[in-house]
Amino acid sequence: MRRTKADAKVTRQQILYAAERVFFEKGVSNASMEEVALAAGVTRGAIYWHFANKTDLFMELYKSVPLPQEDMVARELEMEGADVFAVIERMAAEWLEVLAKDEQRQRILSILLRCDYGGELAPVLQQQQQVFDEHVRILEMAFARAAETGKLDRCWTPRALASSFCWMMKGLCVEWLLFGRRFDLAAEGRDGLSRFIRGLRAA
Amino acid sequence: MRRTKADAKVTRQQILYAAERVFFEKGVSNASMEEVALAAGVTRGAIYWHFANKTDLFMELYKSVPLPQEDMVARELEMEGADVFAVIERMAAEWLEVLAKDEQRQRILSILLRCDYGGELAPVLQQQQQVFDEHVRILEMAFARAAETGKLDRCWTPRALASSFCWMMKGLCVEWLLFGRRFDLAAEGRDGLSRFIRGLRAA
DNA sequence: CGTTATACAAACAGTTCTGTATGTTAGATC
DNA sequence: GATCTAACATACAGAACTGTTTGTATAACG
Repeated sequence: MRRTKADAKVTRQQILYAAERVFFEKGVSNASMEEVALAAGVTRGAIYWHFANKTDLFMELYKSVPLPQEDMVARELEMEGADVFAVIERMAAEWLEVLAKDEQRQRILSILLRCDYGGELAPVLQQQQQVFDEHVRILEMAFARAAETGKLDRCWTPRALASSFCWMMKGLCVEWLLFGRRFDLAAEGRDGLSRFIRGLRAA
Repeated sequence: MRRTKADAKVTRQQILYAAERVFFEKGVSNASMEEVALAAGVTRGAIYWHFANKTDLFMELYKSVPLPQEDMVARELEMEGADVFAVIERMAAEWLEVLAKDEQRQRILSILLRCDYGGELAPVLQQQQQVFDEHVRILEMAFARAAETGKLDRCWTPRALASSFCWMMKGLCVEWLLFGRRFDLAAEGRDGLSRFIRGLRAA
């Protein structure tokens, strides 16, 4: 029954994919290794060969998927010259569209939101916080640039605006992910953000 | 060892309070009845006497605590005559202050956010959705009234604004509850909301 | 081409948790 | 004040899950 190395890689991937679905459906702590194995078409032996335990499996799953980090941060440099508000609006809208289409991201983010980070999963939570703070920081810098050139409405400070913007994005995504995706994330989200940003420009 | 009826009520309350703390610390599905019993200073027998099982215990815990529903909805009628924006801002700020001070609410809401609603807990999730929708609906009506009297900035529609406002509130609370309460909810939240609402008024 | 280590499957051992059944004591009832 | 029953504690049975160990066929390698 010995498989080739390529086969093993495939098996590993199948396990990760199965874990993603099972964790999403039942929650991390409610899912058993047996269920993951069944969904992957292997036995628990295969899982324990590739991963140390459930926590390790979860961590590898977490690492194996591109999260909002890179996408958003990578575009930071882009917004040097152009209209800050337009760039941010486009970035946010793009992110929403990507999320709305990519079911894998939806599952991963749902899992990340619902799992309880007590003990061993603490570093994941910490990293999530770090990413969020980074987003706020980048947005604050961008809004500060807009404020310097007098393009930001005076009732907003860059810091408060960056926080509020991220809160709105987070609330939007949480509502959509955690509570049944009952609306069109891309369309309604883009609409709300667009109106919000329109009000930020100095009169 | 037979206790009086009053004693039994006390025991029941102790169990609920212990469940609240244990569920908050370890997550609902990760907490065992033994741990709850230990925290309550009783044995599992006492818990199974008062509650059918863990799901039932959770449901009773959920029912035993006043949630944002009543607080906010109760004030719906209040905002008939006055300045809609001021009323909403005050309501939101009050809610944030209440939440920031009431550790019990913080724990309950954290538990509610992190538990996985697969299967038996589905009705709770459904009710949460219902409450959220109700809030959106009330806000939409209020904003519609403001729009009719020409007090709402034209770039907003009542529906979009109500949704966006609730998203921001939800994102704010989720960020604070789920990710370590690293900032002053009442102060920073009030500040952000205040600035946001300031931008809603027609120029 | 023989040996070895790999990639699993299958069986096993141990723990933990749940739910229930039984025991026990003292308040409630008459 | 004898009886009954509420309000638990204790003991038990069984399921579920985890981690490990053992078995094994075969790819990899010299």
